[in-house]
Amino acid sequence: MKALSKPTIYEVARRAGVSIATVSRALRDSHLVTAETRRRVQEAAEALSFTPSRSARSLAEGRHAANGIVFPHLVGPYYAEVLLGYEEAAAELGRSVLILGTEGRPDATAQVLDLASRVDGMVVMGRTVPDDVVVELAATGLPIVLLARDPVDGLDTIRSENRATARELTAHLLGHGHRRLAFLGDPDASPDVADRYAWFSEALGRRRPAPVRCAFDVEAGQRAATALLQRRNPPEALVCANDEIALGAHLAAAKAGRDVPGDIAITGWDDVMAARFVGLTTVRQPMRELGATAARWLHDRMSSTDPARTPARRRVIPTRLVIRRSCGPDPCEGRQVDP
Amino acid sequence: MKALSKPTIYEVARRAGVSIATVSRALRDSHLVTAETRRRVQEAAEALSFTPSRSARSLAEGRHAANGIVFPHLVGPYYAEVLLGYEEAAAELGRSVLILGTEGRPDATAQVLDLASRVDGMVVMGRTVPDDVVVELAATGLPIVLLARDPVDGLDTIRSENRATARELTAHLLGHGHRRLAFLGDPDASPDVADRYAWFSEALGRRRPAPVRCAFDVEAGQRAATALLQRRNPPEALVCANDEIALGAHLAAAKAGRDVPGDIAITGWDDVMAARFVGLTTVRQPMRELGATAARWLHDRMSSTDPARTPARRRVIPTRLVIRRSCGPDPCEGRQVDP
DNA sequence: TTGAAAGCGTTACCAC
DNA sequence: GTGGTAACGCTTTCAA
Repeated sequence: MKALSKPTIYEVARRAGVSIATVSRALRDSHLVTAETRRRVQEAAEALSFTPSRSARSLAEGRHAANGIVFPHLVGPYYAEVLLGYEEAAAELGRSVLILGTEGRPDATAQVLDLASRVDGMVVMGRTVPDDVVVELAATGLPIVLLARDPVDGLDTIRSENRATARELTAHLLGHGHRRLAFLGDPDASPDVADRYAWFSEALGRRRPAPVRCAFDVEAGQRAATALLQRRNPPEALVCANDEIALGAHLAAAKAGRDVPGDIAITGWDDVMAARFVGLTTVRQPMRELGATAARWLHDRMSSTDPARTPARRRVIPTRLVIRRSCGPDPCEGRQVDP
Repeated sequence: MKALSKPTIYEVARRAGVSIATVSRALRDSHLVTAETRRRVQEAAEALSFTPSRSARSLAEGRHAANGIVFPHLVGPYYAEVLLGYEEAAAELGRSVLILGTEGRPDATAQVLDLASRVDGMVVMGRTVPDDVVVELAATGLPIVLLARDPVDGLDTIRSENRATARELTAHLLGHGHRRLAFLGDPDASPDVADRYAWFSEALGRRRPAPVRCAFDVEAGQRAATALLQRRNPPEALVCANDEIALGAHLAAAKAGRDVPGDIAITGWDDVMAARFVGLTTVRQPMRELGATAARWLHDRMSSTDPARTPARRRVIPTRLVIRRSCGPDPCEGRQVDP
């Protein structure tokens, strides 16, 4: 009724007729207590519905038992999926998860610093904070894992494979006879996109078109594609940096009366749910796995006796080209991959 | 180089030639310090790159400056969007966000209790933990906001409107001449779905079909729909509890050679991105807004002098029926709502 | 305006 | 095994 102020370990101790040291031990069953004593303590704790103060505990132990993750934004399925994989794996390892989105936050660095003071380690994704912030944090001794982001000396990095699939994708389009290819999306917006564009244009050889920069949502993709389609000599294929842009391009094509893939081929990246229903050729990324791996690596570093001395790991998670009907009239390589 | 153990307020104090009390004050610019003193302190703090220990601070202040949110799972766009709205609003209010997914966690209650010890307030969504856990927590004095979940005495609740749109949706289908309607999804899985089914069957009048229970993903929807379509007398319309099920139903119809909406009408709920591209009639929920509102209400409660004495608030956030082509040959009411 | 010192609620070391 | 008691690093009276 009036139990508004939480009971402390002292109340429990008094009620059980032991010292606070014993209560502490009994409750975290270090086996240094009699079964009988433990029973009494547990009973008392139960009766008072005692819960140890997390901050006192953290202060005394010098750790938080929590992980952080920093991502640009949560819009679109990509980051949500990564986050899901991360949270699941982290929880399994007994760690709480703090999240921080930096999109549109002028004080991103300050927020990341604050986050750092609340966790025992964190994952930093793509375009969120500059490298020097990461480096400074790492110098503190805070375990950090980089995700979908350019490597930094001494830090673990997990990325998804972009080169092979970008080449494969480009080759596939060229194989369909498409010659004028355009790339939609902003390579400066994320390291992944920079990669995709780089390998795409490398695969294209001499004629490297400048990227058609646009934001990563359906509307932006639609606008960009609309503009392209109005040119005198429109591209024959739109290679979009993510599925949302590609979906926007589909909309633009439909509105312009162009057939996909008859008049124009379109490809995306990520394989979000909608891609399957639109028949969009895209690249499947194991987003859950990215997140889960990050959580496990972080855990490894945090439990390692001397984190700084463990050599940095790098992992490139393989992706897969998913051919559907949007890329060409005749899916010659690979089959429809609807299921 | 060797700054592995973080500097404390004592180091800063010594370096600045003041007491720790002054450092504390200067750093949180309580105006009780000379400009000159503050400068010296800030300089020292900067030089040592001092960051106050979060746990010590929390212990001393008796608060965490953090919010929690408990959701079932993150798969599918629904919860991710809610989370996004929540995180954005919370960050704006200067609070960190801890997340906890309970899906498939046998010890959900224990985890929620742990979460509770790390935050100053939390949002509890749908089917995560039983009411008595919530009640017990609330009795502690912990501010709680319920989201997409049945109300509990004395607690703020935010839900999205289901009745009006369920009726409207059902009426619309009936208006198209459909008579045998089936409901796909499990009303026991979430309070929202329970509502949707209840109002759907109420709108149907005497002939209330039992729900066709299935999980909330594409595959489950496809299986369930496939089974229905194989009946001698298959339904004329499938009212699906969410868009993923409806998308699965689309797949099933296609595979069975049935035309949508010619042979069978299909509707969903949530208006996920794919819905728009499939032309799925559905109900749009303001998921971001749900999350943002929850964050703000929680903040209100936490900053209120006497949280317990403020009367509980209830809000039902309006939703909107989005008519597309999957529900009937002739969208008579409303127009295509593609944009 | 500043400093000394008393908490905040644990954990963990050191005696007994 | 158990109890006393230093930490842990900060905030916040209370005096000066």
